[in-house]
Amino acid sequence: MIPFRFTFQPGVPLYEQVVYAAHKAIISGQLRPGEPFPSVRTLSKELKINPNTAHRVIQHLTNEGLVEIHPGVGTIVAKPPQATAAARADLLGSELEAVVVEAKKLGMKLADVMAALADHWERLDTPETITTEGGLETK
Amino acid sequence: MIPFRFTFQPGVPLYEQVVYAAHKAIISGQLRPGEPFPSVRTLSKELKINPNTAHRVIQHLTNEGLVEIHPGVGTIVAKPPQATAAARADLLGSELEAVVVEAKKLGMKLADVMAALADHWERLDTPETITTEGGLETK
Amino acid sequence: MIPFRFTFQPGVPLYEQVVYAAHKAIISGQLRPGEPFPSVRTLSKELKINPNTAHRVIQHLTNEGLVEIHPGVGTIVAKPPQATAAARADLLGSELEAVVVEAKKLGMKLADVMAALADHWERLDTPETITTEGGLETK
Amino acid sequence: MIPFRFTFQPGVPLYEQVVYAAHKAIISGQLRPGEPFPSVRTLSKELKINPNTAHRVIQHLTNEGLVEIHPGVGTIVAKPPQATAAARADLLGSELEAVVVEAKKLGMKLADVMAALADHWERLDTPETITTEGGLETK
DNA sequence: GTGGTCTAGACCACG
DNA sequence: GTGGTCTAGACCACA
Repeated sequence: MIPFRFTFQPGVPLYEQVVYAAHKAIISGQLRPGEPFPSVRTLSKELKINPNTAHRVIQHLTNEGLVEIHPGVGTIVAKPPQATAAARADLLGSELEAVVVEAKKLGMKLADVMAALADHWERLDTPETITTEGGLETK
Repeated sequence: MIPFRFTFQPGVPLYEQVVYAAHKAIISGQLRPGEPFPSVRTLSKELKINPNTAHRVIQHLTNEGLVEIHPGVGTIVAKPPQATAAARADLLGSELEAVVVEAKKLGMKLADVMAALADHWERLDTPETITTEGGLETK
Repeated sequence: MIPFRFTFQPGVPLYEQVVYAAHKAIISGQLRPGEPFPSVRTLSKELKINPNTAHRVIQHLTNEGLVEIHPGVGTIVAKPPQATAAARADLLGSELEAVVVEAKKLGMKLADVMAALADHWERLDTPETITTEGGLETK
Repeated sequence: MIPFRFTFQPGVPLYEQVVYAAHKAIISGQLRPGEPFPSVRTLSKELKINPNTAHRVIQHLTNEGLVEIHPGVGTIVAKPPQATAAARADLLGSELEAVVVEAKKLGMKLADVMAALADHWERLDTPETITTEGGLETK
């Protein structure tokens, strides 16, 4: 059995949703560095998606450096390289801005957002609570 | 002159970028509730975008409740409806989760993310600093 | 008509060969920054390859930053961002090493290789001489 | 002990990486013509690779003329056949072209590339500096 | 068994 | 018209 599921969300590319579910599985520790990542064919069967779509998922994860392909053997979860503090803040920038825009649109206060942030932070540390639903904006 | 600009970002639909710029203009106070919102024709000319695209922008903003169409009068910025605390946290959920996933992928600590969040929060209160770049995830 | 051709070379992925031919067309000035890049359907017809394969070519060029996609409009050649001197030497490293290994295997002297290098350098400045054949190692 | 190592590089076939490491060992003088080349069994054990993979390595090296199989005796490093000047430049052509394309993409000048080339040239003369990393393009 | 490539054809979103 | 996604199925290289 593969360590993540997802519930299809129309309007968002299928492969993106799977990529995102894999992200969550990795950062929450359900898939640890060095462990094998589900094969294209396994993903395809378990998630009932076309092998080509499953292949695309693995390609994306490879490009992001989250998994490593060992030709003829399979795919394994990579150990994340440490980014510099500056690079981190930068990469997170656009997503944080989106949160601020949305929060202000809802009339929230900074303290409210921080509380909600802390809440989500802990939720992703305890794999049992991961629902693999939300997280991808529908647009 | 319309109170927001944007610098084209390849790979992201034009209308999305304009909608996002309008969001920022509204939540930062550059466009206040009750004020007229630029017409399709104006948007099209000022931003040098296709009228179809400008039309789609206003449609999206209308659907989100950010502007209201008053037939014969024009389009005006709406007063933001106040949501309940629970509804707010829920609406913001998926975006917050995305931030947490990205931050953990980068090996950041909760305190780091909160500091960056506070930083972005203030930046969107002072319209002069708004650059209208970033904020839309390129993927 | 599209500004580059290629002669199929078995053993090397088709899309890689096209990507490489596009590279050469761009760095030699046959395709200049800001100009439209051939569309998926055009590539597909002119080069007699499947649209999916043509699509993959454009995706690769996008990831490398050589072209930019304007949704609904088309693809254009991007202006190359300047890399730092250190990054340059680094990126070129593995390919230079391969040249050295091959040259030494052939018993060549450094001066010979430099002469050949200068020769190829000029050849890629004069578009008429571009054959779009070699350049991709067959392995 | 065999005179070359390699550090696995994800995405590149194992046998290719070993073949390349052997190339470097030979052209740098760590393995000299006439000396015995490690057997399939030795390669397999020392490098912890599948015997099938080790076999493929030797096959490739044989096809390239870098080693010779003497039945009953074993495999030895061959004397490199001397090619004509014209043939050399031709054989090296595609790899040189790749270097030029990459360098121009990076906005480098011919002098820069030549300096970097000379640097790599010397590095492969002094076996101590050989790291067996890089050199195989990952793509 | 693993992933990688290529073809074929359908449907959708964008401007 | 543009590119993007998804399915379907064939064939190949690697270990």
